[in-house]
Amino acid sequence: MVRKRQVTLSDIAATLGVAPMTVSRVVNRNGYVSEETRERVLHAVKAMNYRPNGVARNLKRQRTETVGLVLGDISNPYSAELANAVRERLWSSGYNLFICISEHSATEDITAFESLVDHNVDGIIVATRSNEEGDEHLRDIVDSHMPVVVIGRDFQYDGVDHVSADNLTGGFEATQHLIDLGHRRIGFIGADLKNRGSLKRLQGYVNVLNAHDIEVDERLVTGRKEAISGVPGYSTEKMGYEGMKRLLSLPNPPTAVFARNDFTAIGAMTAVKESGLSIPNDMAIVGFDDIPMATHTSPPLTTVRQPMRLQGQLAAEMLLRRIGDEETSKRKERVLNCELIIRESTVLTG
Amino acid sequence: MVRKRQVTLSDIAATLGVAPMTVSRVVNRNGYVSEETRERVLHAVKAMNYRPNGVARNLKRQRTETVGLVLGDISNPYSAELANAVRERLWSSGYNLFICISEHSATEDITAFESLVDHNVDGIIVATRSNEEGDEHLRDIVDSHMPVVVIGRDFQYDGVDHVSADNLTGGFEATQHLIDLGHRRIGFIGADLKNRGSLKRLQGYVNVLNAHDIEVDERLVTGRKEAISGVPGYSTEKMGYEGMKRLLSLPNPPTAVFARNDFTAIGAMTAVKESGLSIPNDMAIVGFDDIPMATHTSPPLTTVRQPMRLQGQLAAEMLLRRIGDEETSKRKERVLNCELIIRESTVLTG
DNA sequence: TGTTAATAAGTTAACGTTAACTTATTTTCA
DNA sequence: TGAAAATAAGTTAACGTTAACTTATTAACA
Repeated sequence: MVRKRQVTLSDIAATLGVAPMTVSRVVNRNGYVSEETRERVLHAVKAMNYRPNGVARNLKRQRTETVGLVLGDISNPYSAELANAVRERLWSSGYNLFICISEHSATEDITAFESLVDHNVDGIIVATRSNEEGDEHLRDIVDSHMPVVVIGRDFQYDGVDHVSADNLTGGFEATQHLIDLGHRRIGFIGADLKNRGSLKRLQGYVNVLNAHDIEVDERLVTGRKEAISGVPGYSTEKMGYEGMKRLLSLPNPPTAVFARNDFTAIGAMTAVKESGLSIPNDMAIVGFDDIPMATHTSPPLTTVRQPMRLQGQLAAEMLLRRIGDEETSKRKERVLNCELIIRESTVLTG
Repeated sequence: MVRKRQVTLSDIAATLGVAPMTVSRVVNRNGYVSEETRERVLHAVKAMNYRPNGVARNLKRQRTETVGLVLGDISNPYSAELANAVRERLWSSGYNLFICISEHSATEDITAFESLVDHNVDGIIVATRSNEEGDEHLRDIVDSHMPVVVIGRDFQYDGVDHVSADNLTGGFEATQHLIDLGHRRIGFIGADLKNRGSLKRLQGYVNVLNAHDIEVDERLVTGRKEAISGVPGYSTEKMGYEGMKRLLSLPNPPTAVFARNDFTAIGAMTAVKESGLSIPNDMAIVGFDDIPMATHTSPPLTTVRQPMRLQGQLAAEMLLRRIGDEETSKRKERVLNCELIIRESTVLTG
């Protein structure tokens, strides 16, 4: 059996001997149609299994009531939270959300942008990490009058709003907490010093050490050996594990570690436990994000909570405003506070 | 500043004094264009910031090279794994993936279907739980010649392929494992007995008890008190926590529990620990899914691993075949084996 | 009872692109 | 050298829908 052609408005119209416009009016519930005609049309719609072709409709209407969200690292629970917050906010304004994943490379980033633009979404929220090629394409997209908002992406461009957690202060507080506990040799796992520009959490770490006149020891800052092409510092549990192994093998290992995120911290914990050391006595560990798993590790993980829901909501709102406005207003930026959550991976309680 | 109209092929053509078709040929790299014209066009495309309107192109071409995936419960790590597997398989065939989330209700399910259909995706993969209204819409969509594949959704309809884990056997093995350990009073958390038809894991539990002539005690099977409208048995950590509280308050509580998924199991563990009992000595717990967190709980969680990646890959392949084929072949079904992963929430090792 | 307003349609053209066809020019080589 | 083939365009019509306009009929009411 050959796949049948899609049933169109005109097919229905032809069958009933009415104008396509009449059918359109019934389907869209606007304009005047007699009760009798309406029913004949609805009947035919059902019988012939007609469904409106959204592409054609969108082409005519010049809007789709759909927004795209580009997510990296969908496995990270906070991505899920973000996506849900965005979706809920959009939903309440009658917009749909399409999510694209771009987990590994700039190429994927770009493909995601392109396919969203291709489908004429009304706006795009980008929540992947910066990369040069991706940024370039993003600028092109913005220039072609597509409303864009970025979350936590280091991307500055006129007309593109920006939401992020205050990673700098977050990193500062995490490290300060370790110093308050008396630690002086503090490691960082998850990025190299040279990337501190793009990774604010690392910059926060550096700032604290500087503020306390502690020398930043390059050997204590460990990223992954081979960077994945195009995306700086893609992070996993394995990275944390390997990073900690490396730190522990130093002649003079740190007594505390700040990991770029909770997965990395959890990987690091595994390495510490394997080496027979105790947390937090021999090694204190701080993560970042406060994923659900952080409360279930043993010991539970001290971490910095970032307000993912709020970031999602704000981003959605900013985007909706840009979509609605005929105005192309100036770039807005919102940086949200983080909160240090102290658990037993740094201090024993009770 | 008023938002500018999108730049079109014809704008470029008009500027250069050529036919729109010539521009189209340059942009799509097909047909004959002189080197000189090509360069003039490319230059103008760049200068005027032209991007092709995918909607219009799709309308003409009658395909979008995009597939939709409807996911429930995106917070569950296995959803992420599934989505990634689907995406990778599609990517290698040149297809893009749009993900829609439908977390709470049949209405969301339906909206997701509609918006994907509206955007003329070439096919849809559905990985949400069954519900009557959603199924009805799904049938309509299938009838309108949209290729559809379902993952783990109890939906039987001609021409709709189906992939799932063998939840029945999985539930069987999980419960059998507890019986092998000597347990006779075994609870189930996450659904009510009356829903066992749609929840194969629960049916597996019932089957084992029957096979061992153990009476199925209705009080030991506990779902959530108020079901969320439209979606049977939406599951969370909280549900596991509350379920376990309820079981522990029984005059004769169970000595082991099989939870419908790992989150539920983890919630249940929290309740057990709070009441001062020990796992697995006073209470053995088995989950389902083998999410990453399962290895990090204390004690690590015994669970049933389902092959999410494989399910995603297969679903994508089945869908691609349906998209490619002009044939509308018969419904195919693949049920994949699960694997019991024994950890210390049921047996102390070493 | 005539004039205005509401109702129930139909007609036309366009959204931006491209498949299919046509025309004109240049190249190839028997 | 001339007929066929290749190249470089232009023209037309459609993909399926709907905004905007027009026409005809019916209802309302001063």
